[in-house]
Amino acid sequence: MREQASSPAFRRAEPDARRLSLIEACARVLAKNGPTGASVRVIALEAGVSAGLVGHYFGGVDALVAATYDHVDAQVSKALDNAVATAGAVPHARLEAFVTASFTPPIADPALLATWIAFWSLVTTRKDIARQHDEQYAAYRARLETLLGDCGVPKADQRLHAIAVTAMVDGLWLELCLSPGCFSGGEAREIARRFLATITGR
Amino acid sequence: MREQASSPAFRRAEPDARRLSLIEACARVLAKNGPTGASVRVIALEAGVSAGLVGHYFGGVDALVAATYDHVDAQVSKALDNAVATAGAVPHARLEAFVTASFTPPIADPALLATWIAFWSLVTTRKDIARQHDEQYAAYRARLETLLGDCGVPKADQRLHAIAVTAMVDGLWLELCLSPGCFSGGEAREIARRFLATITGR
DNA sequence: TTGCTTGTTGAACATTCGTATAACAACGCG
DNA sequence: CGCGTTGTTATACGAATGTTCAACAAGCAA
Repeated sequence: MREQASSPAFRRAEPDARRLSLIEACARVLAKNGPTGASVRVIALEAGVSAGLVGHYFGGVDALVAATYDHVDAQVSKALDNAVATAGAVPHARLEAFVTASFTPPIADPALLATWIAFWSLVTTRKDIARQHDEQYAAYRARLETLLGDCGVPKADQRLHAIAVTAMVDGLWLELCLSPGCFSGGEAREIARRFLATITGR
Repeated sequence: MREQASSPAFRRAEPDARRLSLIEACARVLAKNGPTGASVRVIALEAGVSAGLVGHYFGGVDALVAATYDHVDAQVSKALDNAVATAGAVPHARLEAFVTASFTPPIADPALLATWIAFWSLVTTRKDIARQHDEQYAAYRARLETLLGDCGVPKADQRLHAIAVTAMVDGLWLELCLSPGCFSGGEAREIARRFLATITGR
């Protein structure tokens, strides 16, 4: 009765693949247990690896959370790009698609909010994470400014209008995720559409 | 050499007063260390009492955080009331004061955001806290609907407009606290004023 | 097959966590 | 003044935390 020679105790993975699986596990744990329950061991268990690997690839939970935020943010950006591309060539339709996509799955998802909250909770404490937040939000606003410009919004007005639209989207998205029963994604889209109309002059 | 008879090792306090001091200590610790660093011991140390008292008056950190949110939310409501009262009797001025007060101290304060984030992080996990969140946000929107009605907004439009204004205020306030360098409180007020103008028809 | 590289494990470490509980002492009351 | 109530402390406890590191083994190269 010998051990099966073809049942390795663990699999080696490419560094990037392992990193990704840990990031995805972190996102799942954050969504399920909240920031408090996202410990190194629980995340590692969720990923099916030992706890030491988190320290090996990241070096701390904070760095893993930051990487998770970065990854999820990239996914959101991709979804927004798809929405814009699907909208066609008319500038107003592209802008509207970019904005209203935030209120449709997979972006309007309480599970995503958990990652955002965990990340926000680190902004005040850690300076490098505050910088990361500034950069990623600046990138979002920059894309919005371009879309606004394509709709004829004067250069001088783009910055403040981009800030306004971003705030509106964030506020609606936040509340939509925190208490889904208060209003619907469709109502959020309607609100956003009306607001965009007042900016682009219909 | 005897001990001074007039130096008690600790003071007894009225239950409500002790509760309040723990709540305020909790808010300070949340602002300083973030949700992760807000343990029973640290909060008790900040309040100048022993750790056991937190369990005695609340029963868990979660309940203390919920109580802290409730207390801070009440303070914010009071500040908003003051702003409205100071604005006089003209409905449009009252509405504008209510909205723009969120971008002025003491409401626009990163320290407050820490309490909000800690509370949000519990909404997904705990049902009773989700209910508390729904109630307090509903109260905010209800006040807004009244102010909108006083400005001539038709009853049928009040709900959606209140949701929109709330989202705009939350988004601006959130970003203002997260990265204060991106835009100023004055710019936030300007954005809010313009948005209110489009709703109330100038 | 043999050897080497290195991703991976598992255990040990010192802290810190939340909670429960017995002993203490402040303060009002008689 | 002494007594009793009870707010408060201090301690102890088990569980869970982050981190470290030596030993192991998977998979590639020769």
